Amino acid sequence: MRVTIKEVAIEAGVSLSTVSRVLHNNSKITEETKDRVNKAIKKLGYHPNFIASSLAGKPTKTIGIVIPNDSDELFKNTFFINAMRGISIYAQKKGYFLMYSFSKNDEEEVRFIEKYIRSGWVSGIVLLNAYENDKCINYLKDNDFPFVIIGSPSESKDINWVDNNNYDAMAEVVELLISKGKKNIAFIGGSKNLRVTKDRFAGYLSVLEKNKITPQSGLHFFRNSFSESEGYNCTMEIIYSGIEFDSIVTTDDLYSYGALKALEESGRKNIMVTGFNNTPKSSYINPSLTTVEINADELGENAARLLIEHLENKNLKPSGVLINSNLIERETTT
Amino acid sequence: MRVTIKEVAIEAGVSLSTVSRVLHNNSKITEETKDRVNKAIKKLGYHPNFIASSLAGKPTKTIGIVIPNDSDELFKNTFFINAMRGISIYAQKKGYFLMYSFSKNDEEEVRFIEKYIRSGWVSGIVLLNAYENDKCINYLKDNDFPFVIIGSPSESKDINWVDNNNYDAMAEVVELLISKGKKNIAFIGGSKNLRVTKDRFAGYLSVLEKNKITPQSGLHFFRNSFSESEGYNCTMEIIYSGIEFDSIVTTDDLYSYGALKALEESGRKNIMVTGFNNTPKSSYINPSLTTVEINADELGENAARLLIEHLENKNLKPSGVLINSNLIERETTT
DNA sequence: CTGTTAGCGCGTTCAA
DNA sequence: TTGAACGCGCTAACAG
Repeated sequence: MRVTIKEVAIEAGVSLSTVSRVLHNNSKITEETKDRVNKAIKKLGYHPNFIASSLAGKPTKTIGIVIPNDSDELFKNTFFINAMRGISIYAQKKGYFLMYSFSKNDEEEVRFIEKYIRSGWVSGIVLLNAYENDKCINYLKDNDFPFVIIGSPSESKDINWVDNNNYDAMAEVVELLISKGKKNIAFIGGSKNLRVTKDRFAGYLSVLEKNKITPQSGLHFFRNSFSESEGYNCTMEIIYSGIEFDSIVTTDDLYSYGALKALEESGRKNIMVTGFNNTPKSSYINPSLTTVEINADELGENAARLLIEHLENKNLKPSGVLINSNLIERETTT
Repeated sequence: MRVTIKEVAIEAGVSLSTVSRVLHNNSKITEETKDRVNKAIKKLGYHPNFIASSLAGKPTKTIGIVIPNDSDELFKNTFFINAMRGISIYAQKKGYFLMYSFSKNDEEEVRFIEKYIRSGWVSGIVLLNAYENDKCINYLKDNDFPFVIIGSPSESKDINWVDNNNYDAMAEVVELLISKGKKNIAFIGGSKNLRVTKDRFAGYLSVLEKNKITPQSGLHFFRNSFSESEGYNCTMEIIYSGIEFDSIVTTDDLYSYGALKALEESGRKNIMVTGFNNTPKSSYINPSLTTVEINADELGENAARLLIEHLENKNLKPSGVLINSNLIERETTT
């Protein structure tokens, strides 16, 4: 049987509550009795039982992480494991436990959240959503349960979120191209409904404007899925259209791989290409791809920070955090 | 406030214990009262409180996963995230919760295990060890706490483990080379103290023997660290030694990358090379690398199965499970 | 400053 | 077959 607070009390010759007080250094206690209690704790090797502590009203100090089981995303990059590690770095420092669950789809995702909440285990939740998932957010808001989302919520007010600074990141990419003398820059992105696409496109436009370059809608592509073939098709479209272009930025490395393929097949030279996400492949291909590194670690760490801060200070207002990413220059922009 | 068992009891007009019995369909209960209770549960939207349930003596149905924060390993492949997903697939099916923690080093690893056990949260632990970590194993055994290890424990008896079938995997690789007419096959592996190295080397030897090929110790290399440069150095050594060789097998893709580099620099042609672990780079390089895919998902799933089976049946004997891997043939063996 | 006491929500005796 | 009562280990009033 494990050592309980009671045995410590007896050993130290004090009452249960005194021991509890020493444990939480709540009210003032004589140094002397505090010493006696601490000695007893050491001697008996006492460790508090979190379960009992939680039952008695203390927060569980446990955070649940909900991961979408989108295999594509999962295999292609190390985003999730890095985000999870980021979360763990902050949470463990603060003495929090972490729970996780993979969910096959939206529905299951909500079910797990429900289970986390209902069971009483967790006191806060981190949503690790690649895209939007309003079902989860709504459920959490309806239940007034503390949570933070990594990614771009469609409605960012009244919720805690952490996201990349997509606007600035794309602006930096475009500025690089312009500094290299490029002017006719094509843009290939995901669905315009995604906030991440909107933000990156806005960053793109802002730099064009700053440099007095008129955006040409014929060079703008928004696709509903992320794939090499979409990138290939878009690039071919540009080429066939005859619109002049000297470079291509995309919101995902996958598009860029397709674009590079199209450029090679059609014999187009000197077209600079950039990607996004720094997928493993980007550094191995030839030419290697200039892309943007998402700081998943930092995203996770800040998500944990935000959540825990709100857990420990209930009347904090929800807030959002933008994390900067790193532009990685490689051969496709030389 | 959440709905408690008490409110259900009142609603159904029965006692607390009756509700509890219905929940666990323990002893016999009249269909009629069972119905009444179930209706009350539905009506009130009752969900059991796991915390209270655990305090009262039920198992927590929670598994702790300890992940080494070896950044090298973490970044280079998707092993961990896949193993974690594998674990989740089985555990979630069985209604278990999962906790995880990253640890910087052995010492911290033991500390987390200690915390998991002492806090009372978890009822079993999965060790996700890249290599051996006897400290953790010893601690767990000393405390007689249920656990399973993914990887190769140095002492496999009396503990639950899940590992790749390294012997067979390497045998398959060597057989492939022999089927391609290769005879003088070099072996580059990690430390001979590692069981994984021993097993793979044994698989290698077995096939040579089967094919009446005399192993040449001049072609066998065991290095203490996994890196491209080690692979490069070993290969150069072979070349300088003048010993005839027509192919190289390694126990890690990293060695193979170094080997390929050495072969190219020294202008050696027609040397087949194979790796291990199917790192992302292996499919992108030119020529692409023939390697062995570790089924991390399956490792995780079986680890969870083993642990949960032992959790639910205390007098089960510890056992080990070997998971088969897949040989991926690519250009370096054509 | 410290002890006493009453729960937290549930499982499990022991009687009935 | 069901109910009453106690306890799991701890926290938080309320006294003193």
